[in-house]
Amino acid sequence: MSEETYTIGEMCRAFDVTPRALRFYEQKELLKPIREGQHRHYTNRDRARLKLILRGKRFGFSLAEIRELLELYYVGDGQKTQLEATLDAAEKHHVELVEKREELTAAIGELEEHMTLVRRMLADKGHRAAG
Amino acid sequence: MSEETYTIGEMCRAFDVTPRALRFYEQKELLKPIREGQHRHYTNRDRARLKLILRGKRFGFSLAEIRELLELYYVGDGQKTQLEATLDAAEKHHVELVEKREELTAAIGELEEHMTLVRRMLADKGHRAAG
DNA sequence: GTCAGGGTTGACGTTTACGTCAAGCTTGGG
DNA sequence: CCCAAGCTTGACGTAAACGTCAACCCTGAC
Repeated sequence: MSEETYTIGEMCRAFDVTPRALRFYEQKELLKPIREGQHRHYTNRDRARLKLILRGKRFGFSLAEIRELLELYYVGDGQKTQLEATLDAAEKHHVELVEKREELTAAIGELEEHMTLVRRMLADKGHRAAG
Repeated sequence: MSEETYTIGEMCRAFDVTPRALRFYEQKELLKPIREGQHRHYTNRDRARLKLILRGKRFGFSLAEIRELLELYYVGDGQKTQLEATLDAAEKHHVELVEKREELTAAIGELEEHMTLVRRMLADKGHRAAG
């Protein structure tokens, strides 16, 4: 089921990234494609991770931070202590993300205010031109 | 009223940035403090812009992008064509921010799902240990 | 057989966003 | 007078995240 793999070229086309970037992420231990001789075979797990990587980048996280975030999604051997540690870290990250969203909401609000102001200025000009 | 200015050191303490960063932002035309001889005097306008700069950075925008964003908040001479252009750009940016917030919401949702999963795994372990 | 179309590993180059000196001015305090 | 504190302008250094070669291997098509 989850047996399908993808070449580096397929991954690049699917996610609009360069081979260099994928190899770089691998070197930074963000991806671990299967090796068949020299060649790489990316699994669905790699696809999922890459999605998270690219999303993380859009939110301004460094690759080092993203690497930690990816670990939140890895339950490892499922040991209790490990799960608890994961959950702990996940909660911290959750708080971070929620705060970020609040700040983003504030920014959106300010921009809307400003746009309203500019619209009023434009309307004003219209009246005076018509008057 | 809006006459108060601040030295570079005061700015640094207030916003937790280095002098180097402020000079760098000035070089990139993100800030334009008043010059008295050699020395810089930051106005309240500079403070407002710096807030936006730092916020933009937290959201992963480059300084070049932030510079454009700052221009959205500058109404210039208030010419109709200029105001319309500003409004146009502001609307585009607004869409961008809203999309970003939606993506962030999705990310938060996924993280919450994962946390629920991990919690269930932990609860499971508890039951088996107790059983 | 050779040739284009993939893939591979180095290894050096580049951009962004500053850090980190060096060398110098100026101003209040003792 | 001298000094520390704070400011200034260069100018070189650096970390992150790749870009961009070069040089090589493999495979299927003609």
